[in-house]
Amino acid sequence: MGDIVKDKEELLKIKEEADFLNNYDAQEYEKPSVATDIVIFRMANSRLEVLMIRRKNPPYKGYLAFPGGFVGIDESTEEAAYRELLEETNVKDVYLEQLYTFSKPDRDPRMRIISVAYMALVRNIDLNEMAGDDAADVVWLGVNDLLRDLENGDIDLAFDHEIIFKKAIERMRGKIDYTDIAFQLISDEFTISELQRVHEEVLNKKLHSPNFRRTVLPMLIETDRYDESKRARPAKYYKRK
Amino acid sequence: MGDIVKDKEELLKIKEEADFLNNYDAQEYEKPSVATDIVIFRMANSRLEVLMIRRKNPPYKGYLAFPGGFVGIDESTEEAAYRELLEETNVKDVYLEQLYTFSKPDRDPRMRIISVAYMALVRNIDLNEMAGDDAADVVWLGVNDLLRDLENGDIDLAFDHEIIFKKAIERMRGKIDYTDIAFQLISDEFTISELQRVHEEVLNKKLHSPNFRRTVLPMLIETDRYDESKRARPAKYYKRK
DNA sequence: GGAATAGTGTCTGTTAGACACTATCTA
DNA sequence: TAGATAGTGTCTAACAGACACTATTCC
Repeated sequence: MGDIVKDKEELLKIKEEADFLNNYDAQEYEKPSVATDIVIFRMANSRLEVLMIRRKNPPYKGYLAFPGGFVGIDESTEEAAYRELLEETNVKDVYLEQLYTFSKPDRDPRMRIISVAYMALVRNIDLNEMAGDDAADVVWLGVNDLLRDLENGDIDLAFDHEIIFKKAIERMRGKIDYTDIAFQLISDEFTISELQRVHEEVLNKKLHSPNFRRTVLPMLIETDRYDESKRARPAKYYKRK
Repeated sequence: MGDIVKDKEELLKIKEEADFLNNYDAQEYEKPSVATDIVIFRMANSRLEVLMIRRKNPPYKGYLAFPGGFVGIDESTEEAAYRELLEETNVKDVYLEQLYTFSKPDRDPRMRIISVAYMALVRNIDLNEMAGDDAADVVWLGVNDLLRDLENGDIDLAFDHEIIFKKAIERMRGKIDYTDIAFQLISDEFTISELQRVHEEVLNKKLHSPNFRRTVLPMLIETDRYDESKRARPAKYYKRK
């Protein structure tokens, strides 16, 4: 750790190389392509789900991959991700967050592609059947099922998408306690149990409801509506403060 | 929030555009250039400092910028950042962390450049005069001085580098309490006051030393060495556990 | 001794986890 | 009535901030 480069020859070589790259006219040299991949989450079927696409062509034909596409010359990566999201889910105004940029030269066997990965959180209620009905290859997977299958080696994802997925999960788990991302996955009005389900799915563990209630209550406002599913005592609906 | 696209015409147009971008042969179309910018921190002169370069050429001639360079066609962005770091500081085996990718089409007035920003933490003891002595345009700025000047509008950085800097600060502040980044800025053996200075500089606030001591002590091992600066009671040197 | 920095011990208010209990609905 | 989910109250252990105090050095 912290070794100083002592070999002057080596250093000079490095410097020359660097100066060359810094001063060249970038237009003249070969460039990597830039794409985005997007990890889209929703809450549905009382679990956290992620959208994936079964690939119809090589490479990784038949494997699952996150939706993605190239970044146009006049758009930001955010715009490209947003475009992709609109195409797959048909939903606007969703939570979109940059995750990480993946750049290993051999990550795509076809050519050099640098991918800027994003994560999106959509409300299931905003999704309709239009999205994906021309694409039988679109799948919503249970996040914790997928995590288990990856852990057991029962499934492989295309490209480096397993690493992208792990980054997304890590980000979700890291932020759910002290940001408002949980609210991005449910309706404007919700019961505390619904909110708790989101946390439980993200963290993949059961929470004690009295304690959960106590910690989230300061961020909520009561409504005068009650749940009407008629299964047991009706839960009150709340809104974000 | 959460509006569903109702205009079918609009949707079709979006789909066509997306399919086009997804299916084209990327090699045939114009691509953005990809570069890295790197925010290098050190502890020196009992403050946290950041390395910047005074630009000798337009655009932003005379402005301060972070060192950076293009990503080669056969290297990852990490490798490019590492190369840049080696060129500027002459130090190997440092802490290097990806920050964020900046991609607004007009962020560089010359051409379309997407920048993958990195943050590096180096030990001042590993730096020698060789780095930068052919470059009078290399400056080590006090981080909190720079933050103040930016806040007051007394200084402008080149390109979008103010945003890059803010990202780096945010990351440092967010991680210093629960990761080991503070140790990356000081020697293997250090006094608790030294460690405390790092925290104080990153957070830009004074900490109470008895409480600080208590919280870091479980992560440390005593050595049998003492500080010899002869200013007051000698402090014990510690190592990371 | 006084100034300066290192280091110890203690009090207090906040918070998270565990858990016992009550409330209100369906069937 | 039992079963299920909603919701309340309380105990405790861990922890962070504040602070009073002691220890060791230089001048």
